Amino acid sequence: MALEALFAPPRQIAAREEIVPAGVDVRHSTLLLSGLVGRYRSDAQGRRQLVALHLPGEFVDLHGYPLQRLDHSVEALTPVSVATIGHSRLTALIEGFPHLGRIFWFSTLLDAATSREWTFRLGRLDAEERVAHFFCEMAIRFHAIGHGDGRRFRLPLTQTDLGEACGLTNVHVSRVLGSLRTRGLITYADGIAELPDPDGLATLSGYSADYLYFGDTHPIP
Amino acid sequence: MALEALFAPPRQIAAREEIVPAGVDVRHSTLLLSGLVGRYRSDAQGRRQLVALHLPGEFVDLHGYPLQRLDHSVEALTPVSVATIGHSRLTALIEGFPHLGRIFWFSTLLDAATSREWTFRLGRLDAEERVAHFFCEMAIRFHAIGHGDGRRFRLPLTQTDLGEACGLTNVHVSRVLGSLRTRGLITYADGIAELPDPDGLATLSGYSADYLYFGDTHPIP
DNA sequence: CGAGCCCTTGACACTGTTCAAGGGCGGTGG
DNA sequence: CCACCGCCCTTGAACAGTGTCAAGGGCTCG
Repeated sequence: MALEALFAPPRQIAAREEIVPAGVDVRHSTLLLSGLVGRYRSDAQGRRQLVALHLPGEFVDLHGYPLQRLDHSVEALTPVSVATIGHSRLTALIEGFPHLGRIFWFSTLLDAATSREWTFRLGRLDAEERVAHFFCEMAIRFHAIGHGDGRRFRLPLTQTDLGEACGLTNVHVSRVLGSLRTRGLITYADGIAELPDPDGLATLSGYSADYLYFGDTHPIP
Repeated sequence: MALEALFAPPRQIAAREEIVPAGVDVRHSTLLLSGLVGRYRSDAQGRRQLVALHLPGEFVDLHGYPLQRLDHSVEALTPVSVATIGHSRLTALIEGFPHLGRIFWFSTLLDAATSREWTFRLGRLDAEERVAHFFCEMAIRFHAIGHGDGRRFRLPLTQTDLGEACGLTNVHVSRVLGSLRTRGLITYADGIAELPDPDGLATLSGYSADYLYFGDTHPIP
C-alpha cells in the first residue's frame, strides 16, 4: 500500500510559524517529517504553556480527526517539513483497513499518556527535577527514532522554550541548567544535549519511561 | 440494543480503594455509575498527583482498552458503583457498530484534552487561579450531567484531594479557599461547593470551557 | 470518652520570579 | 567590512508565593 500517495506533498514551514491555530475546524491531519513541533495552550494574559512536543514521525494533530477542532495551537519550533492527509482519506483508510484505526487510536493515547506525565511533572516536581525529567524523556524519545544514543542528541530549543515546557521562567531554567551542569548531569549548549549520567538523571527526577509504552504490541489481539 | 446486558452487574467499591492498579494487564474497562473516581500518577517518594477526575457516566479506563495496561492507578474518591465490560466484548461491539468505535475514540480524546488543560493549569496559573480554574471545571461538568446548576453542587473531596489536583499542599489549599471565600467567589464546606459569581471566578482564572467540546457532534459525518 | 481525620492558623524557610544589567553571537544594512 | 540591532544566555539583588512545621479545634466513629 503506497501510504505516501495519500498524503499531500511535503510542505516546509519556518521556525516559530503557526501550523494549526486553536479553535478552527480542521479537515486534515499533519504528519511531522523533520524538525520539532510544539503544541501550546495559552491564556488571555499571554501566558503560554507547552502541552506537547513532537518529534519527526509523529502526527501532531491526529486527535483533530475525531475532535474536528483543536483546543490549542500547533507551532513549529524549528524549521519543519510536514505532510498532511485529508480526514476523508483517513476515514476511507480506516474503513478499508480497520487495524489502522486501532493504530491511530493507540497513537493518540500515547499522546494522552505523555500529557498525564507532564501533568505529574508540573504538579509534583521541583524545578531541577522538572528539567531533569524533561531531558530524560527527550533523550529516550530521540533515541527511539534513531537520533542520538540516549546520552547525546540535538535539541534545538531556547531556554524560554524549556521554561514553557517545564512551567518555569527562562531565567530560572538558566540557573537550573547551570546547577545540573556543575553536578555532571546535563550539559546543554548550542542545541546539543549531553547526559553524561542518564541513570543519575533518572534517579534525580524519579523518571520512569513506562508511560511511553515502548515494546507494547499494537492494540487488540 | 441492550447495552446494559454487555456489562457485568454493578459493583460497589469503598472510598479510597484502588480500582485498577498501575502497570498490570487490563482485560476490561470500567464505567462509573455513581461516586467520584480519581486517577493518580505517583513517584517513589510517595508524591501523588491527580491526573484525572471522573464523574458518573464516564469510563474511567477506556484508554486501557487499546493500551492494555495503565500508566497510573485508578482509585475511588468516594464510595462508588461501577460496571465493567470485557475488552473482547468491546471489540465485538465496535466490529458490529463501527460508529461506536468513533464514539469511544472521541471519548478518550476528551480525556486527553482535559489532561492538557490540567497541564496548562499547573504550569502557568498561580495557586488561587488553579483552585478557581478547578472549581470552574467541576461546576460545568457536574452541571452537564444534571448534578447542580453550575453554581452549587456536591463535591465530596478533602482539601488534600484538592491539593493533589492542583499541585498544592493541603495547607495552602485551605488558605486559598479562605481567600476566595472572603472575596465572594467560592464557599466550600461539608462537601458542598457554591460559586456565587461563576463569571467572576472564570475571569479570575481565565477559564474557558472550550476543551470540553460541549455541543460538538460526535465524530465523522 | 478517646482516637483519628480534617480544617485552620501562625511563624518561618525556601523556591522561584521579577527586574535589571551586561556579554556573546549572528544577521543586516550602510 | 564594519557597526548596529536583536536575540539568547547569564548573573545579581530584592521580592513574592508556597511549603514546612507545629499547634489547636471540631467532628465522627468506635
